[in-house]
Amino acid sequence: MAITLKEVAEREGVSRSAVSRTYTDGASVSPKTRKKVEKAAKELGYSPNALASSLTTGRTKLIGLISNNFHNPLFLEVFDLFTRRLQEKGLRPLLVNLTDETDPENSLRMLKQYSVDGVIVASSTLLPEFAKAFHDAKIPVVHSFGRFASAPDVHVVGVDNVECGRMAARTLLARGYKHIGFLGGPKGATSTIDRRAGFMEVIGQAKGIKVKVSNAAAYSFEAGRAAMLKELKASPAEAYFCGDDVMSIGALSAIESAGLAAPEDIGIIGLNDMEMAKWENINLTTIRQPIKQIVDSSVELVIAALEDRYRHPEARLFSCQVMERGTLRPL
Amino acid sequence: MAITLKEVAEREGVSRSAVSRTYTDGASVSPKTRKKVEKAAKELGYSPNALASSLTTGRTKLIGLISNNFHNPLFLEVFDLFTRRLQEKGLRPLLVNLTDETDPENSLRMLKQYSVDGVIVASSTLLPEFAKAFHDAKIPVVHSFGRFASAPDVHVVGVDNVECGRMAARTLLARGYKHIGFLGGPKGATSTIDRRAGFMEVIGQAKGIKVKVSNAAAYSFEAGRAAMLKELKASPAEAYFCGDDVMSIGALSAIESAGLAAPEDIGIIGLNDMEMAKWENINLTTIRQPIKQIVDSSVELVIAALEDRYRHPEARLFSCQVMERGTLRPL
DNA sequence: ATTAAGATTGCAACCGGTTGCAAAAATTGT
DNA sequence: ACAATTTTTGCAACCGGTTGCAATCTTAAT
Repeated sequence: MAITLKEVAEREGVSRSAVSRTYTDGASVSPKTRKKVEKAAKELGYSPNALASSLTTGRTKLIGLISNNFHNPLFLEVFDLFTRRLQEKGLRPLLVNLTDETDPENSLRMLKQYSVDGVIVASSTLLPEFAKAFHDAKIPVVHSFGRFASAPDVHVVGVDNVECGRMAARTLLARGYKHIGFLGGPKGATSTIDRRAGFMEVIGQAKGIKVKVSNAAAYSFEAGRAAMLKELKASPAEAYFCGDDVMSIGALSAIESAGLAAPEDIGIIGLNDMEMAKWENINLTTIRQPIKQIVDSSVELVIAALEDRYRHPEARLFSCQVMERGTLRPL
Repeated sequence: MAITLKEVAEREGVSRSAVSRTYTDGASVSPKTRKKVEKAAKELGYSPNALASSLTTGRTKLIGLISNNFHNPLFLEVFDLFTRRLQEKGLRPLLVNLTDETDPENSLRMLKQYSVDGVIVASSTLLPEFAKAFHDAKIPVVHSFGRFASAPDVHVVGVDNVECGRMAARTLLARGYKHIGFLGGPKGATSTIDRRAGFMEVIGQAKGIKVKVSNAAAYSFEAGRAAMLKELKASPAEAYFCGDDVMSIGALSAIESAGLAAPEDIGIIGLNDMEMAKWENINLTTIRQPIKQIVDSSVELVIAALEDRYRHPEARLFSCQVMERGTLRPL
């Protein structure tokens, strides 16, 4: 096996404590012994066992990163940001793939076994109850991209989906569209429900606007395409707010297949502003979620929750922004 | 903190060993005490601390999953497959993001500190030396999507990139293209070098074929687009083999911007067959890497390497396959 | 009932560290 | 040079488990 504390200690004739203290900051070691220890450690190739030390310190620096969004390209960006940020903060992400499973039971047990210091749930489709299970188990948890609640049960960081819905509606109205479509993601997803509520609220206040609402089966290309193909058969609206960017791209593909074009025949506005949205051949007008800020803030919040386990649940909201590109008629 | 062995033991008046053995398979416990222990554990909400047990067993069931491909949508699929497969096998992925870093030093130290049982390096651009560092540190390692070598230093699972290059060349020749382009990924990447070698080998054996070679700065949309725009300025070839699918999509976008079309004006064949390639508005002809098999095989191999640390380094190669779609003129 | 074999159990040492405490060493002040 | 402080050090117990071993308990066989 690997080199241990003891071997380093023996080699230099110091106590094990001396070696341990060399690697614990704030501990009292004379510069002289520290030097000796470091030399020996280098020669032997010693590095302290983080897991063993976690036994006594009660900290593993392990963070469970749970997601069920392994098919949405946005989440590759999200994982990239999370892993980097956590690394910068000296934390290690233990990744949990929740696809095909919405019950916290298993992941909870597993993450308990590995004594993670905290958990980040990165998902726009999981219910708040999921994150709550960790909270109830006294594991600090942050729900990232989760549903906004003014009195949240757990820490949540994300955008106000209701406001996103309003923003989308206002954007479409401002461009003079009179017949408007809400093409939502899966019916049960909290994000869909909230965006729809905001969207309908604004539309309801406008005069003489016709709305139609439908839902795609998933936040995916295929589902977006299928839903739009169906729309195109019945009398389609002039412009649609689509559940997210991937769905939007699916919808655009459907429009193109039908020999139509955006924004000339049908306008599309998406949501997320994932990298692909600005690809020149897609050039999707969309509502941008500030994912970097959401990620950074989530990490910051989970660290704060680590330090104060009784910190009161907090919701952090970031505002979104319309990214003007080429799939909506100009103002 | 959490409930421990001792508390369960005391509650039922049995020894700590009894409790421990209840959760160790193959250990000798009478059904009677097992029942008692399980009941008490349930009531107390006890679950064994995997990290503490790793101290004595020497196994953490932690697998370091290292990658620097956090911008290639293919790798979201790869991470999805890896996390699921590892979970199925009772292993936990500790994710390491290597972006902006090619030195194994840091990740090696960190993964040693967390006593990972093994490491999977998932990258088509890292050099074999990277994985070798883990091998040298006596940590079982598999380089997934790594460079093929007939006498590899470390376990490697992937495709034969030289053969992929040949396949691409043959495909283009079979379709009667006479002026052919190799639009590779970054010059230094082993995958680029190998594919180019195979490609040129086949082209070299054909008569009367004109070739031009260039490289994009990265396996990315922007780089692919930029490279193709440059091609279009000088006399472009009739068809290109692009470094990968993302680059291909970038190239297609460049072609479209120039008012041209694929396959009518310029043919494109990509590599990977990521999900997006079959989106109807992309419909990219490409060479498919069997990523599921590569992932499954990598996991299987890392497990085998765990069990026999002196297992001889092994290369596992999977064959690729041309996926006929719409960006190459028909046969 | 007696005994040998097998199954179950608890003790105690150990895994690789950390840490409170008291002793030892170094530093300061006079 | 001496006492009073402050720093540094090692001891030993502990973190939450595992495991070899010897003792005890069951079971089966005679």
